[in-house]
Amino acid sequence: MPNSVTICNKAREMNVRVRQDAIVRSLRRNGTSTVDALAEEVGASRRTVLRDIGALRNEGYVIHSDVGRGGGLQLDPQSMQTRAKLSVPEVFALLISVAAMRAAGNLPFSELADAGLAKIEKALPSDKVKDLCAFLECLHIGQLSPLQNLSGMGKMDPDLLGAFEAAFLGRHFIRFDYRDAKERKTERQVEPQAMLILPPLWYLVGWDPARDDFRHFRMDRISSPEAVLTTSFRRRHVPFEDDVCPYSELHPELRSSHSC
Amino acid sequence: MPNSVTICNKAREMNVRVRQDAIVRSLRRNGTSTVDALAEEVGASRRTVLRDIGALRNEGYVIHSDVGRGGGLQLDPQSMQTRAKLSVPEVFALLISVAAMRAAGNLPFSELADAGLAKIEKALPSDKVKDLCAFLECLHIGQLSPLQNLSGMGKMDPDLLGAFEAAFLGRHFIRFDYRDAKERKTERQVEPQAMLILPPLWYLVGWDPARDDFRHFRMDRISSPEAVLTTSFRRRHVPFEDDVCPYSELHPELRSSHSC
DNA sequence: CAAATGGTGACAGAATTTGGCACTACTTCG
DNA sequence: CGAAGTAGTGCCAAATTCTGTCACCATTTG
Repeated sequence: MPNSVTICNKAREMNVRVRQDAIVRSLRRNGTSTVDALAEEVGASRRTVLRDIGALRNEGYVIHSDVGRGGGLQLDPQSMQTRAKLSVPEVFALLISVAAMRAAGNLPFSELADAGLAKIEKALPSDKVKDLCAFLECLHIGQLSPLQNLSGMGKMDPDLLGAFEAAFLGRHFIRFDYRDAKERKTERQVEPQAMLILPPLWYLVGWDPARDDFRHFRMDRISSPEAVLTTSFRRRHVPFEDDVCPYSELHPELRSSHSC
Repeated sequence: MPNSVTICNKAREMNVRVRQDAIVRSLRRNGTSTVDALAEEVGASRRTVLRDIGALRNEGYVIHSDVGRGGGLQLDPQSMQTRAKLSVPEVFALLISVAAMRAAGNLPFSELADAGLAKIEKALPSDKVKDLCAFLECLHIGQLSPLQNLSGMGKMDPDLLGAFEAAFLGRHFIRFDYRDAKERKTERQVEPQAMLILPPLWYLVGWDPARDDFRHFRMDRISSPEAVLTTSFRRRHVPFEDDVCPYSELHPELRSSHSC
């Protein structure tokens, strides 16, 4: 009771966070406002509002102020921010999505999207950032060929991303059922070495120990994926064609935004 | 000084937030840990750590616990979350990016990406959500034709998104320089009515008052865009082809996730 | 100059957080 | 079974932080 109820009450009543949000909303709505007007609106003292303004500025909000008669506070609309809590798989999904679209060549506003993603990355715990880098190293992008069958990509198994993450990062095998172009079904167990995007088709490049060679698997033909613990896993040099390059090379800014 | 210094000190020293982050990091690193070990590590009392654990659970972290000898706390790795502060244009860019990729048909993990976006949307101030809905209403997606020239899309003007947002939401004209297929340059001033994606090409559909008709503009041929105040703006029914449908119709879940 | 406005410093009282203690419930080990 | 180790709860006083009040400064406008 004391834990949960305290927190609930806090959220309902006049929390610091709630008050600051109210200030931001008011500034957004009215365009410009004075400290005293804000104080009355949120039901706090002038001093407290000024303290909150300072805190908001520290958090990155850009609040212009004019002193003197006719002056007031004004929130820069571009500095409006939102706090979102994302799980790690969601971040991975967003990152891969944007990467894939850049690969397909039709990504406008990519600078903004990347800026957003970089912020999300920075908010990740540092160990997860390392994982993310390792994952991006495995992501390779090929050239879009106009001659390809563009409608051929089906739906992927929703469990695939989780299995990938576990397999790539934890150096596990990945086991799955595969349905090839001739509808033959086999069960595979490979070491995942890279992810390859040849728009609009996605492939898993894996080392198949049973066949002692690399194999490409179209992701939409994979079902029931599963990460399997292994001890013998090692990174191998994947022999890509000349027109395929790693995503991290195409867009180095993602890697330079953090330490690894 | 008191404002900024107080806040800085708080961030440096043992804030509630800092302590809870430390707990999460420790659990993540050690895999499993007891309350007492955590208390010693973060320099707080056992009681406080337990309160923090409760708060973290309230925030959505999944923390398993085993009682009895050999028990302890364990953080579910899938529940790791990141707090990112995104500006509104960044959210727009991410949303449009994912929308476009779904349109192109090669979006794996779209459920996860959407879940992430929905969370971001929920964190937006409510007035911005309304704007976002209005914007998505204007976004239309066409069928990908294999016969199209797929390498034709150039780079868009980075100011375009900002001008769009202002124009769509504030019901402004949008003014820009346009370079048509025959390299003729004209200056246009239109009421933006829709955004159309025929992968990989993007178009602005505008009502041109000077010509009293709709016009399509390829976005990569627009330069120096600018929102211009107007009083006569009104929404018009854009006569799309049969194979074009609004994005909000294709993916209604984005709209049902909030109130508007 | 007077009025209006943003901004700072200091301090006492209000509110919240923290620590300590006693206690319960459960599990494992001997 | 009993002892020990563990998560979890309730309560209260102490510590800490937040808030309001007041005095004051700097700048701009009329």
